[in-house]
Amino acid sequence: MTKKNGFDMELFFAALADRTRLRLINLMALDEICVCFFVAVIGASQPKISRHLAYLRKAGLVNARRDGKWIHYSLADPPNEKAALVFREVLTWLAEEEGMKLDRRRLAKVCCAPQPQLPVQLQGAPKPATLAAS
Amino acid sequence: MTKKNGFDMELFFAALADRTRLRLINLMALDEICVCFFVAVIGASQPKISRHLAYLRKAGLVNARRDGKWIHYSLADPPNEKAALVFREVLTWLAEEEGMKLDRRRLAKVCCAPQPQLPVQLQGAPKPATLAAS
DNA sequence: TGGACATATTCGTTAAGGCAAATATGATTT
DNA sequence: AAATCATATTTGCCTTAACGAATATGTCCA
Repeated sequence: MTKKNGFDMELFFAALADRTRLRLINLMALDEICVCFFVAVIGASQPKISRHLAYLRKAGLVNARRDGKWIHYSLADPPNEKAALVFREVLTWLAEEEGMKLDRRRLAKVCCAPQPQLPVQLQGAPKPATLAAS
Repeated sequence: MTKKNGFDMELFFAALADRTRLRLINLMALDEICVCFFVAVIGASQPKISRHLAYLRKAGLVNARRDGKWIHYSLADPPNEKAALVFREVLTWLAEEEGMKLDRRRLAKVCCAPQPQLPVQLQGAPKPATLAAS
């Protein structure tokens, strides 16, 4: 996560150089998100999601917060001021990309559906605060 | 360089995820630069520099211009507006990093030295316009 | 035309990182 | 304590991309 002087730029950009990780970052842009929602929205295996979250942790781009059985991930601001600037630009970039918008809609859909209609693995899962309709 | 829709974000960030390539980008920030100066300033082998320049070309981040025996590289603006914004932020980030400042000083030194003091391989090489003191 | 020079590409090897499948950990529930 | 659930890590395989060394290409000059 860090290097001799201050900040590992290469690791920072490497963390951004993967579609799955960009999708994860995009989904966290507005709120912290529970891992099970990443799995549901992105449609990849749980270990795959977990591995990519581990990479983002290593790069210092996300924080993890345990909440009982669940773990919520949120974006961290990079400790380097310029990195934080770039990171914010990247977020607005993602926000306008079509595939990313689709992911956000999928997340909203899954979060606003009434409990009984949710896939079994998501019933009882803690929804992101900004989307917790039911 | 491109993808189905418009722009390959992963390739863009992968191109930035390497120290040598960041150093090349930094050296081109102010002016187009001839390959031989990259080799002299960075101190890596010519094939290594050439390989990394090829990667930057593939990612659409640089243009190459032939000039007799020499080839000058310059930064391209990415065709995607948001990518261009991020790219400019990255350039200002590089400009304040210590290692990158050192490279710029090395470039200036090599360009301002009188011809006879230059290493043999650089005598006669076309200097970047903004630094062409002699 | 035949060097000599600047740059690019190829080859063989090695390390990093992607994936799926299997397994481990940590927390909750019964 | 055992079963269950959410998440993380390990393993083995494959691809990408790093490197140095060698070689190819393209341009100029004699």
